[in-house]
Amino acid sequence: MKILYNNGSVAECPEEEVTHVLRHSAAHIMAQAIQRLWPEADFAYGPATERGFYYDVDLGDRKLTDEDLVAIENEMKKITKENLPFKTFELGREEAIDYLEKRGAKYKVEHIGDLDEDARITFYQQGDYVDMCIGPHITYTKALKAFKITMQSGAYWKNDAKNKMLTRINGVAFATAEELAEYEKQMEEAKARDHRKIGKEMGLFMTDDLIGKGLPMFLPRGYTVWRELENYIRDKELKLGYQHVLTPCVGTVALYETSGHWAHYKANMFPPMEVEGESFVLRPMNCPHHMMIYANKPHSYRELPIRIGEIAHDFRFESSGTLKGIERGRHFCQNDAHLFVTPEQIKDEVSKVVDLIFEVYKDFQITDYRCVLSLRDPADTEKYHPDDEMWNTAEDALRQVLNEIGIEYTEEIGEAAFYGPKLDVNVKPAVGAEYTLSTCQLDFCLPMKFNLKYIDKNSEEKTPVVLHRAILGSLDRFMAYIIEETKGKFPTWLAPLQVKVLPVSEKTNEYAAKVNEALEEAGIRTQLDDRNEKIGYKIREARMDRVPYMLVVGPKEAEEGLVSVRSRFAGDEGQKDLKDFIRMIREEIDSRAIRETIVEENA
RNA sequence: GCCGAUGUGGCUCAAUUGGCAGAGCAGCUGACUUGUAAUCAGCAGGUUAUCGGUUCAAGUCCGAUCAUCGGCUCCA
Repeated sequence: MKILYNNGSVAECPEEEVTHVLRHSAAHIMAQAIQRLWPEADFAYGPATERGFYYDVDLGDRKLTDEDLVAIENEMKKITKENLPFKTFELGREEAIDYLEKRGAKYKVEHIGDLDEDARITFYQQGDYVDMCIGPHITYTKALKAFKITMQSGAYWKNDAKNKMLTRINGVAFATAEELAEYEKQMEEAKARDHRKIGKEMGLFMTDDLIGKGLPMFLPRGYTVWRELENYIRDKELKLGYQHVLTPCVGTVALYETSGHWAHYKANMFPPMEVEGESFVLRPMNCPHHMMIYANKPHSYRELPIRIGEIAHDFRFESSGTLKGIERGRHFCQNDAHLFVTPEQIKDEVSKVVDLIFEVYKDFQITDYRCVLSLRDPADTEKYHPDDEMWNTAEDALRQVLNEIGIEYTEEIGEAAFYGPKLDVNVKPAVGAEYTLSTCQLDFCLPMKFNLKYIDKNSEEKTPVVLHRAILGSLDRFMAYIIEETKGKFPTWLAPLQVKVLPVSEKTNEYAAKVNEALEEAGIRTQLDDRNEKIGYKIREARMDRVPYMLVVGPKEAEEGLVSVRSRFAGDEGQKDLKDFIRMIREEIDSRAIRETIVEENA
């Protein structure tokens, strides 16, 4: 494919750039279509994205309907058929501003103001549509073959909520029709994996208008998974020297004024409750509680590090538009801990936290993640505690530790917490934007605000450093992630129901009940399906329930104390002695083994 | 919070231009006694999210509210 650079030269497009150029050109062609349909449209930014492109457009008071999106797509098809050539030209800064002002392109003019003084200002034109752009682009509109308008939404000019909201029109584009079809298939599959859908199908959690938005409730099966996760991580932490505590979900406003959270996050907290002259809030996080536990008694350097952990319920008044199943609600449960350490212990403790994160990821076979060193934005003095020295010390310390441990990460400015830099481990859900699963934060700030101390070797008072860390992040969010990764086919140790006992007919109900009882006694989550149904029907239902093991029992098995094992992992595993099966599944559960699902179900 | 879309039995979905709210699955009852993905028959289940309006007549049109979904902003 030939492409046109902004110096007017035409060259073969490098293989790896093809889709990007196509997508970017698709944005221009879409803008042209929009301009034909609504000449008053004023265009802001229109970049290529990971899967396609969008354009932010100011359409005045016009609202687009789904039919309008179809009209845009049809107009685009027309433009590609017309096979218009792309041309490029360059103007001087003043000339360019003048040119754009005459065309009423106020966003483009503002954009020029943001460019460097000596920046070249180039334009691309196809047919009657002209756009300020650095290119490169395709040479003829016909080169765009596989695309689709997918949706519209609102988006703020320059991504700033203080600015006007524009209409963002999104599309996808690929080099070939096959890739587009493949993409559409993937989207279907992603939707089928959505934790909200599976949660409903499997009866894991529910919501209700009367309970309130953003407040999901875990049903017996969902809470079983939850309990396993909670036990898993708590037991692991206890072995690593963490001390677990239980603290209340309500605290005084004064507590959060002390920590600084009140100043920063007041708007995202449930409003205060005034009682008997005191103000209380539902707690949005439990760092201050753990600070107070540390402050409860004096500490010697010999005690450090002190690791306070809690499976802590928190409440945040998240904007209604951001709520998403159990991934982001207004109540959630953090796998939280605060490690109080001496400066010398920072490296060792961060390193241990990182080890724990990756050990856990190994247990859950989580491999698709991205590490970010989140730093402050020094220009943002409103958000960040204004102490350059403290920030430099903390950021350097964390960066140094990460380098020494040798993990791969990218640095992102302006992503730090207000009190310190973080290592975030981010993952992508089936549907929607990336989020943070695990975090480890280095904090020199809160210990000072709470005036925390320890006595060092020389009998001098020192301020400890605090590591905030969450491994499973929030249990809710982690569960959402695991649901989507496994499509609800949890490893046996996590499965809400591990075994279903299926008598072939009512004649073997009695033996089946004995089998079921034996399993229960072995601590296995089992259910007897002694309904008056055919075996095929029971199997179908058990599979749709995503139960790892089915034990089919009929007269043959009853006679010899056997069970016919059918699993999600290997299909028919044949007849086994009941005792052998119990031993085998117990071992699988106790070792938290992950057997690979090879039998596909839920057509 | 902002922009847009959506809301019909427990679940998945129907219902021409406004004209008697229906089906499958699940549930209940009965028959069948079952060997690895749906046995047959019958019964029951609804103030179409809520409130208001237009109309002889509203699931359908209009308004408000609530919730959900896709984005934007935010995410200690």
